[in-house]
Amino acid sequence: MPKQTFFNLAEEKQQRVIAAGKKEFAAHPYSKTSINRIIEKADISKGSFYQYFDNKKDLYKYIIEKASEEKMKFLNQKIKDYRELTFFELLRELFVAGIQFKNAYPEFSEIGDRFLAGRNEALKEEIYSESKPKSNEFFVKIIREGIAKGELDPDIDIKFTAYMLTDFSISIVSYFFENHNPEDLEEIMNYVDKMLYIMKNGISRGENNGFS
Amino acid sequence: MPKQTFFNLAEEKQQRVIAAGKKEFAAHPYSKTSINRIIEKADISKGSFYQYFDNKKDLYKYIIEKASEEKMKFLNQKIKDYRELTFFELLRELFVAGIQFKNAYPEFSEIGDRFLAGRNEALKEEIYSESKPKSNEFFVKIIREGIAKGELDPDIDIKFTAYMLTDFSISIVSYFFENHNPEDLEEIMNYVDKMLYIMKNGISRGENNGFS
DNA sequence: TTATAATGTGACTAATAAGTCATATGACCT
DNA sequence: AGGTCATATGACTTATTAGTCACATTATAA
Repeated sequence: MPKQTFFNLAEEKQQRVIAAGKKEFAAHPYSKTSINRIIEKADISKGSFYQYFDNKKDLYKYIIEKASEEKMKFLNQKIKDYRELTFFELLRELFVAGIQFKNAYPEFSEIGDRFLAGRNEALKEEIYSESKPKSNEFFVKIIREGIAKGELDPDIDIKFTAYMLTDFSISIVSYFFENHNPEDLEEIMNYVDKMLYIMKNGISRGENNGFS
Repeated sequence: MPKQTFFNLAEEKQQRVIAAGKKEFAAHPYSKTSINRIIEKADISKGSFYQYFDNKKDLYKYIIEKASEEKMKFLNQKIKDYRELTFFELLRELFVAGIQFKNAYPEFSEIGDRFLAGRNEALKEEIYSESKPKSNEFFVKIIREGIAKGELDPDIDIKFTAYMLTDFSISIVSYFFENHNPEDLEEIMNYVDKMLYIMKNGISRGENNGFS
């Protein structure tokens, strides 16, 4: 957590520091980010930085937290009537919203992706344990409900499927941004539906295709 | 590519350098690896290092190449009668072999995972373009054959499915190593089958379950 | 106005990094 | 023995890093 000193600062100055941090953490892997560059960008002195934060990790954790909050806010906004959707409708909304979030908040999104893709397990554990959400648990919840409602195959392994979906929700967005124009909403929908088709029916040839 | 000087060295000395490099690249993200540590571990001087390699990337690329070769060799050994297997049998073999490779060559495996999970697209592109394989293309090939043989749903998007499987082949191994005992072959098979079940049939409740 | 507290500052230290270079060693050939 | 060439060396340079600290400035309160 930033020190009280930081929160006493004028809003504008806080924003300058956060903006500089966001830019830095979005541009480099964590281990290569530099406090020197951040203070230069934010136009504050080295001494000030250490009066606001314990160290680099302190700022990083704060920004990750903000990114996570922002994404939650965004998703809640996009997916209002969540209880009324079927599992696959909800999944579809989540993927689409994920792509839109990346468009709307590219820096936060990049930071989040870097964090999740990172292999510093100790750091991840530390940050996870201080904030609750874990998209994994969210998927576990909606899968349970999907099974209860009879929409999902009760034979699937819930924890594993949740892991798979978490992984996918990142992977599909990356795939899209690598291979297609992220502005094109129609194309987004097209790909999300392809992905849902596979999640729903699998890839085996069977007589199970054709029902939405 | 290492310089000729390196290949002129006694085999034992080459191995010492490679071993030190493997250890370093397995232990840290690329940007944090240190030539200083490598030469210390390998017990060679700084000057010698630069007589063997242009720079850190030169050694890194060489080691990535070796890891990739080693994995290919391993897979070819494990999966001999590849043409005679059905698509899902082959997929199963690939996942199991992937987990076994991680057990047998933990350092190479770690380096490979770090490389694939890395977000340095320029570096990846550079290394990819110099070696052909790309597991992605392999999946495209076996998916095409699976469709041709009538085993796979011809309506799936081939490129996207290949991307999905590539992603999965990494993800499932990570999941396994995070959550289970990687020595336990029975448990491995159990999880691989769960994953295949989902890939095959999807997660939707339907009348399509129950046939292997 | 004066005293106290909060905030700001950047030169400095101690590590560490990548890369260079003049010099040294030793093997092989004439 | 003398000469040539590949290999080996580590001190040195330049750049960058995280973090500290004595001091300066500004704001608040008495």
